[in-house]
Amino acid sequence: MEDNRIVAERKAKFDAFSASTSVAYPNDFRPTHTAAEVLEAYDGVATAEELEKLTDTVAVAGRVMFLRLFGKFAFCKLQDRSGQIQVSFAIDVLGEDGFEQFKNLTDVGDLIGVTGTLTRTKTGELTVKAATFRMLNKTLRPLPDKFHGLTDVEQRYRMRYVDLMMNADVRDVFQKRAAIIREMRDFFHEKDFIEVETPMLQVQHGGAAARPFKTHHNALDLDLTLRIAPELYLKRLVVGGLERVFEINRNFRNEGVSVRHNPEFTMMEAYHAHMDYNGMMDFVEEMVTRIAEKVCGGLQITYGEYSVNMARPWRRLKMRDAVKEIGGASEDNLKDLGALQAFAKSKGIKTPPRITEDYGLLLNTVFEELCEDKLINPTFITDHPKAISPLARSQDDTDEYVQRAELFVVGRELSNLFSELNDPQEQALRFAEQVAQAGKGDDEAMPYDHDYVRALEYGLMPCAGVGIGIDRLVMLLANQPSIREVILFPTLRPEGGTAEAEAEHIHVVGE
RNA sequence: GGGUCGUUAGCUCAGUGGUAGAGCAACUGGCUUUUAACCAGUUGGUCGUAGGUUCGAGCCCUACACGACCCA
Repeated sequence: MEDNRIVAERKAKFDAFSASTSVAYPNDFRPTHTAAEVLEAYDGVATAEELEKLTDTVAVAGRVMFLRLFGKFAFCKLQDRSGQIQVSFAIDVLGEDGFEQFKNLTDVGDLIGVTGTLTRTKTGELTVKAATFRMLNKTLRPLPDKFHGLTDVEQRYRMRYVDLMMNADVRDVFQKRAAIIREMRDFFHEKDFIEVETPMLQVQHGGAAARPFKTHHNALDLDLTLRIAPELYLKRLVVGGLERVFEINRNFRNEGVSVRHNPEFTMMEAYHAHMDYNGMMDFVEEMVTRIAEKVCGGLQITYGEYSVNMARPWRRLKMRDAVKEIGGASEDNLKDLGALQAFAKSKGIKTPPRITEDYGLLLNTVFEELCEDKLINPTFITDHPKAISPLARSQDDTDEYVQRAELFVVGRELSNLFSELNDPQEQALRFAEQVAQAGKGDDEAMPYDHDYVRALEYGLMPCAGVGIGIDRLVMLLANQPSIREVILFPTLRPEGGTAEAEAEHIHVVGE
């Protein structure tokens, strides 16, 4: 990989170029237009004659994506952040020396700057007629196949820079991702929220059911975990009087990787005082439909094999009712733990004893097994069992279910929202229950957070909270099948193997 | 964690136990309007890694590495 012949040839070309100039890596060329701006500015000028009469000069810069050399003439395509623009090089414009210099020096993949006037080719393509050109970076590596590009998935993720320069659809996905996050921020600001950042390094993880990463602070000699959720900190802020807060940031969960799971992923969480889970469902509908409309241009979207109607209102279905309507259970099947166990068994659902023996945990598992993947159009599943929701407010009329809703689209969980539990004594009992669950072998159970209970004792304004997985939202709206397609640098094992990478690791002296 | 598939030139890929190939890219020459430009010629290989079977392995076997997909 390091010294193949093509790289060696390019290095030799660079050396020759470097010897011919005082500054091999100049930074004084300033484009006046992006490729897209040139195309837009002269869109209305139809003919080469009209363009050449204008005598306008533009300066553009970018990467040479292809090069077609003739004896005394050449075309190339420059790619910048906005797209591509064609440039022509003619011996009667650049002069014999200038043209020879361009021809001998320039390779596909190089970064160059060009100034010139405009014309159209005989097929009508707007083209910059180069009067001058500058080599901005004489590059050392060749680009992949100009037609097939870079398709190997592993290489695309490892060398995302090459993926981005070669694949316009990949650039589009990340443009969309940025647009989605921008729209979301705008929406929150419009609703009078403030954006905050809470700790990623935590002494005690909490706020979700997941295994954390462990790390260590040397100077403090302190074991820390990377956060699995910001929830408990954000609600402390609501206690402090920041009544509408949101955070868009990374969470880390030490779990398997799959097309829907990356160890680090981006989560939006928001808390809104004086709102319950019904109001929060409205809020999420409004936010997501607005983003979808802006980014997809409409509410009828395509995801893989599915056609999804994102138009409001979205269906709201209690979890028990979903298990009946979609899972085929009768009221009788749900009447008590024994009946539910029999029903689960009849559907071939096997669970560990910890779950089998708890009505709420079992109901949730039955729902996941029988219903989740059937929920294609956006659907809120509501009124979850208390056992799986240790931070949520109970229903006012029953202690068994909580005020919670999960949003499913194309069979996947996209969002989770709650009326927040603000009874400190009840929260203390729920934490104690989590500790008991951990004792029974639930390695995703939350630890007891004494400071959080103390904060609740100061008073959490009645509020609702919501989380939306940004990566999954981008997958949906950009129609991408894998989370790795919407994360610029997904987590991968190191090239050459884990052991080799560790052997090469340089340890800092003096710690 | 289990299963299936993949890893061959810079890139995209063929190669069915018997001399490692093609297209693109690169190099040399030609060409002033190309759109995967074209024409002629040339070059380029640790066949993922390490073992094994065999007279002979890119191909068969074992282990390992990395990845993709499916399952848990």
